[in-house]
Amino acid sequence: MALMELKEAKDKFIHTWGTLATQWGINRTMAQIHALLLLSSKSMNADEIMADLQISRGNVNMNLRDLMDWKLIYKQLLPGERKEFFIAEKDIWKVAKQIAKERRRREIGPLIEAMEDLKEGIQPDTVEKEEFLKIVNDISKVSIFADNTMTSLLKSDENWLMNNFIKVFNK
Amino acid sequence: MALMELKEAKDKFIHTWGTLATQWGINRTMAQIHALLLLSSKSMNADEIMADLQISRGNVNMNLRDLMDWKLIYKQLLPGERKEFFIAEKDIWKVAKQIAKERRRREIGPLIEAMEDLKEGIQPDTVEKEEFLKIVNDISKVSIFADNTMTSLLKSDENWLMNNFIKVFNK
DNA sequence: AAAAACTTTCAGAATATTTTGAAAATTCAA
DNA sequence: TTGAATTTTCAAAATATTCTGAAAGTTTTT
Repeated sequence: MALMELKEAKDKFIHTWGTLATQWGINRTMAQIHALLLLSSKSMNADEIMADLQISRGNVNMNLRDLMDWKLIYKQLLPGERKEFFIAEKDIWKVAKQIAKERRRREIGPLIEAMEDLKEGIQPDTVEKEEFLKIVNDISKVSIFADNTMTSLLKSDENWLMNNFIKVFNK
Repeated sequence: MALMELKEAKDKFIHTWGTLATQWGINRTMAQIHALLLLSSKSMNADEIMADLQISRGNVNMNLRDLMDWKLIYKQLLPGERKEFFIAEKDIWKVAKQIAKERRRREIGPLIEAMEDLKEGIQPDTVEKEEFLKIVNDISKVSIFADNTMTSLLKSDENWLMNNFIKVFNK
């Protein structure tokens, strides 16, 4: 890519972030608002975001709330201001942890629950049922493994893998 | 959940797999066909799948091809049969590895590329540009870390984490 | 207490994704 | 070859998701 001006690069960042997010099952506007706030040194209010991204007030409001649920942005009440301002978590490592945590909760949790439900509902009293339960059990094990792996990766900064990473990251 | 008959449990499995898949950004029908084949001891052809899930031929065809791209199912040519039959990979650990691999490729790869592009386009000749590049660089580092972590988890069965798991899994 | 400033909600509109099914393309047996 | 069997394609229809904007709700100021 050729040299760009900052404004152009920021727009490209916001646009790219939005496009990639849809690939991850995340709403495009939510990702764009997040990108905008990530790049903004000051906190922003709803009107500023509306103007910047050219989207409606309702859309901004709902996605700001979702971003707060994900703990990727925080509300900031400025003295002397009626409006609510929002600021993004700038520590990218925290952002990544937060996203991974949320996705683990949304994607792996329900899978584990569903397999448990199925296990409980079936008695292994025929060969066919045993075969079915084998699959359910295997999925159950893999998903619990994935869940544990995520948790141990995220939980402890003493983790060897993470330390290894942090060394590189803090250079 | 109360006790269920096998048919009921299989239907629930297929339905659940489809619903969860949409949460993971995977097409519902693709997931249901996958679930159906996972639970089937015999390989199935397009007509059988159409009848079973009550979906159109075009839909079955396109999702079978996607599932083959993901390497979650294989085409099986039976002697004396004109029709193509499909069978799912039954080793759930392989299935999980395959899914993780594909998602890594789709979700992390483009992110790394996009950040590299942005880095190249901007010269750090002002404070604002330096701040921008800091964020891009941090995201770049985190995504490369995630990519490496995935790769090392998946690549080697000599990996301590995986061995640890396999011991439990093979019990 | 009333009004102004601001936030939230949500029904309908707009957009995006998935599905259908018939036509076109391909494969294979005779 | 021909034609029957099967697979693939793709435009249009159906469905699902996201967005808008005005009305309703809330908070703060006067």
